[in-house]
Amino acid sequence: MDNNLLAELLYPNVKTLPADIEARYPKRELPEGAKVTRFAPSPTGFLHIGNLYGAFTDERLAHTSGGVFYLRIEDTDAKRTVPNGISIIIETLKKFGVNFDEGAVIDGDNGAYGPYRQSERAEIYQTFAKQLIREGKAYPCFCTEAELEAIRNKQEAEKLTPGYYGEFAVWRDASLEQIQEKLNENASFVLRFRSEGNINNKLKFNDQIKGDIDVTENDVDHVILKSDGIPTYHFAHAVDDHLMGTTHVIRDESWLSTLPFHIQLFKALGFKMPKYCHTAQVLKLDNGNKRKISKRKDPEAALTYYHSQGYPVEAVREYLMTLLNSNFEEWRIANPNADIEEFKFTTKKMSVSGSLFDLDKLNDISKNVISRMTAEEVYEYTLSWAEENDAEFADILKSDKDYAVRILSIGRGGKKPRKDIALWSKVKNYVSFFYDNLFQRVDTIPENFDKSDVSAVLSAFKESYDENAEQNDWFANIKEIANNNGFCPDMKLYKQDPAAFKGSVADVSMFLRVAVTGRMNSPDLYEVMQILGKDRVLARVTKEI
RNA sequence: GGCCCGUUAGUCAAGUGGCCAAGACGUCGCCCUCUCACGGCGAAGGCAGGGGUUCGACUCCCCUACGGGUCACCA
Repeated sequence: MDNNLLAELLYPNVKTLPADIEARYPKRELPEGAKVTRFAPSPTGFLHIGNLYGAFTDERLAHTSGGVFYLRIEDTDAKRTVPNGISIIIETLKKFGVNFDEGAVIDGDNGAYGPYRQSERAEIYQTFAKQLIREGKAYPCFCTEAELEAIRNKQEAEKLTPGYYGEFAVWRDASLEQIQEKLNENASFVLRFRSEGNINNKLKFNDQIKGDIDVTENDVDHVILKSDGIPTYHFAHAVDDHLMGTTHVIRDESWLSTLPFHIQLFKALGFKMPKYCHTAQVLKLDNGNKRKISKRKDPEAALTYYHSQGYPVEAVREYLMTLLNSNFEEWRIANPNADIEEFKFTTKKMSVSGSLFDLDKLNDISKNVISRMTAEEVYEYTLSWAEENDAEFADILKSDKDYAVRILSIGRGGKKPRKDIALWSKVKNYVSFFYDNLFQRVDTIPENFDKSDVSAVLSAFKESYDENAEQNDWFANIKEIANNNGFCPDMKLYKQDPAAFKGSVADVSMFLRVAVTGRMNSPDLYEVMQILGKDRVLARVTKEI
């Protein structure tokens, strides 16, 4: 078989040589140890929590080593491409603090190693593919879909491993005449890699996360160029990561199964292999079983879910960091206000097994993140959430910013800040009683209290309320009201003999709290009243409850 | 089914031959306290099972079980 002739027959229009291409991609000039990583999604416009997990790893690895992090768009499958796919990806990642140094941008490229859209690299792939043909490492296959299916069915019936290999690789040893004949018929073909692997051979491979793993050689002649001349993932991966100088390939562990094939490809092409980091997957519990989180079934798989639920992006980021590097949590406790960039990220601390997504944990982290913010920041974030999701509430917030910020300042700052907001979407409920048009009585005073006692307390308060009193004096007044009405003003005393009183100052406070806020629970009542202002306080105390 | 990966409490996990097996979330209790939240203290709860190797195994080896992934002209 004259392989040079075959190569010309198959791809007559490809005139470039591998060396021409190599010349366009000089070695990167980077400091010792710098890592070059990439995020390489299909432009489906959909980002998954798992994508972000990987993107963080890429980003941290590159940026903590003085390297480069770039975006490559894997749009070799037209079916997976949606109109604004690329910009959605870029915008979403940006929102989560993931920024690229290089690569595809919304309307083009930024960087010297492009093009960064695989759909624009056909000539490059074909050049290398043609070279493989010349070297006898690739051959055309004219099987139709139906023929391949027949092979698969046969293998299934005979309980054989499915795939295009051995006796099933029907075009592997076709003669030039057979090929020529098909070509004359204008039959379409794919280009397959001629595997020399043997499944009885095992080899060791070192993964940066998984450590030493055993792999079995691949004996399947996989497709490297589809009938339209566009490469499959595998081939594009080898060519691109070589040319673009990727040093570390971070990808989901589901790629482990095709690793043997990738090893063959790099070798056949004469490329040095990058290091691989196969990351564990984010799982979810389904009927007692763990499974890969799925974008079809699980709304929480989508990054947009967290955005619309009102999680601060910082909380999602921190949560993912705790999943990525287990010691992040301890670092955060020790450095509550440090920038996340200061954390020393390492693949050595990455989990080898998949972890369940834990909403409780996310909520807790979110509360902590928000508790560290200023009232002003909380206001801004809440407002921007409301503007997208609750226009009425947004208007209320905007109507009096100072008032809103005062409300959000309650218990904020200091050593032990309140932590009662986990989601922007919950702020409305948290602050609602401060606004007359949102105010609702959600709790009432328990039946076991005498109504006349309640109204006596309320009217006594109404008559004695001094808006300008200090907190201590204000509370002294409440104690006095308690005392005058048969309620014990001192909690310790009350606990010694509850039966001797109608109740305690806690109950008296509760009457006031229910009257003023409509609830049994609220932040510090004194501060609440200060913010509400005398008129509103007295109006609510006066109202029948 | 073949191949690959994994298995420390409900969850996330530290742990690299000798520890009463960290810590965090969640749960429960107590304290603080005008309620809630915060904070403090404490409790329950774990090395999948079985064989080895070793003076000694969560740590090393083997087997079993279970879980996950993957077997496309999709990535």
